[in-house]
Amino acid sequence: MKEKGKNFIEAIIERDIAEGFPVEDLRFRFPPEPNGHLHIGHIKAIVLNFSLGKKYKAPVNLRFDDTNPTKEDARYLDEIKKDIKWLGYNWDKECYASDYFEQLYQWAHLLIDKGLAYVDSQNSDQIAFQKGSPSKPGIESKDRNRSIEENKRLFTQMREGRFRAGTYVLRARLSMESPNMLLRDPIIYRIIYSDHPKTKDRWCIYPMYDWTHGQSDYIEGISHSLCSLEFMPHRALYTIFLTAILPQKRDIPFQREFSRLNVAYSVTSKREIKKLISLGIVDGWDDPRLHTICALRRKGYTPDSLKRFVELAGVSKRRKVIGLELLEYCIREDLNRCAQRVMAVIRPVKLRIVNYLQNKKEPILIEKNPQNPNDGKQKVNFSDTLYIERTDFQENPTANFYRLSIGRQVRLKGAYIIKAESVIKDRDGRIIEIRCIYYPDSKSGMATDTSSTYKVKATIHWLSVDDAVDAKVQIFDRLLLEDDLEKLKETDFKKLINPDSKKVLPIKIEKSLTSAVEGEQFQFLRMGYFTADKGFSPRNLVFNKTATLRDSYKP
RNA sequence: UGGCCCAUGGUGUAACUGGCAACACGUCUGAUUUUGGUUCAGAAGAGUCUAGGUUCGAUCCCUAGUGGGCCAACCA
Repeated sequence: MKEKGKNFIEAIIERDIAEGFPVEDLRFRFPPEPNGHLHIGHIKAIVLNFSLGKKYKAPVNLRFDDTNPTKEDARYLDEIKKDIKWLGYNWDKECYASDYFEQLYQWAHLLIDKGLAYVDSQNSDQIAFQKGSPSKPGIESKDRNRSIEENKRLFTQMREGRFRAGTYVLRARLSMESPNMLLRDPIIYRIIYSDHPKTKDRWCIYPMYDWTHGQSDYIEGISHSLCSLEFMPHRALYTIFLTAILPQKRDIPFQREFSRLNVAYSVTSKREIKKLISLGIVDGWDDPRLHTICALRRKGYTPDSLKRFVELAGVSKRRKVIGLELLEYCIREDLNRCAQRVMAVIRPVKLRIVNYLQNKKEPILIEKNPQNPNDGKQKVNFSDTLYIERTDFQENPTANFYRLSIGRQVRLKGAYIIKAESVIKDRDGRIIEIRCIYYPDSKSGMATDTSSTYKVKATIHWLSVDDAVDAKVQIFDRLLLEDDLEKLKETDFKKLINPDSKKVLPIKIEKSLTSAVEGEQFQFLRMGYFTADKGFSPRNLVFNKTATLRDSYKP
């Protein structure tokens, strides 16, 4: 059978293998910078690398790209590891670019020896100015032809901490005319006096990304270095540096780029997320309106649903935005399979059954999950006074509405068929109680063939008032009004925030739900999937809405 | 005015070394259903950015154009 859906990265690897690359030498890595939490875009890179690892039985390293101590923080290290583990992946080695600082430093000396690097004493503005523009060649630095001896002396002194930050940088001596701006003598070392999470104060010069990544891949024996499209222009540097420092051209890993996952109405830039947090627009990195891994987890997305999403989204080099529907589909698919059904009423209105015995409690059995009959049934008490959804009753029903209304009947899930007779309203005309009668012979599961007699078009869920417990539900909507964050200037930032992105509603839940635990997931019958929020306890009954059910009812 | 990358139904991806476009989501029917859910059956919807070229034949190869993206941080 022809293998379908193979993405272009896999195709490249297959081709390499076919051309003689030993399968056992395959090795991948996921290289996050510890400067924030992982988000949905990273999931793509994680899944891509780890599933390649799984497919070819190749190790996958976790490597922290920790070359900039001013932006990074040790606390993100654990968060990142936690998120990857939560997704269900185990890395082979836990590596740090900082482990290679000494080697990188030695290689830099080698580069100087080869006349391919020099110490520049100009400031950042001068260097930037001299770069020119894509269509205009740059100007060579006055220090470009410094002697090798002097370069080595200065570079050594940089490392020894003899200079203030910003006074010197080490630059690769490549080409000031290259159409690839990155090749116009890129800076590869800068002076930073800032404690590093791992190396503390041992270093005051730090290598730049381009001087670090390829070499790190090489040290770890990575065969295929996968990164997102924006690194494409860096590929030239990746190869140039590696060929410059290595004795022979064998075993050089290579970089391949794929398009990052852009999700509609989603903020994934760490900078923007930090801004949202500092402005108080969201509550933190795990605010369920965000698409960080911790936020998705808190909202109730499962690892399987997320992996499936990435898988369905595919891998390509096109820069496109994928809609939220697919994500929703994936979580519904997963939760439909495993979430227990419970009855909860989000917008309660009282319903009284006038011909049902007062104070009577009648146990009713309801399937925990119709997808898995083996899960068994749960017991709920039926009585004469219930809560139902306000939206399940219409005084003047529209044509396509077939739930409850005066003179009409519906089935109460798992119990009896009722007929609405009248409503009681408050002074403002708002319905406070719906009065019904029930048909004793219509009980769910009864042998009597009453279904045709009563002609019911809908089944609604309910909760006995006496058994209902007050709880809260948090309902989220898209955070952004505008799909394209880039379109708006900073000053307009607040204008693109959806003011109704979060609603907290008081709801009624079954008593049994009070013993749920944080992260436990349910289907509130007919209402959607909900997840017990972090900090959930009998004294803090808060659920997050994970996803809505599909609904073909169009009001 | 430079270089590189991309261009397929509404959306995201497929189509082996060229053989008249497939899958998923979404949409719409119908059946089943004690969730307007699930499941099942089916439908609509693109002639592959444009113009040339090569070829018996092009989504695929070539050229030019158009549109979009990336690159000029002591960020990664």
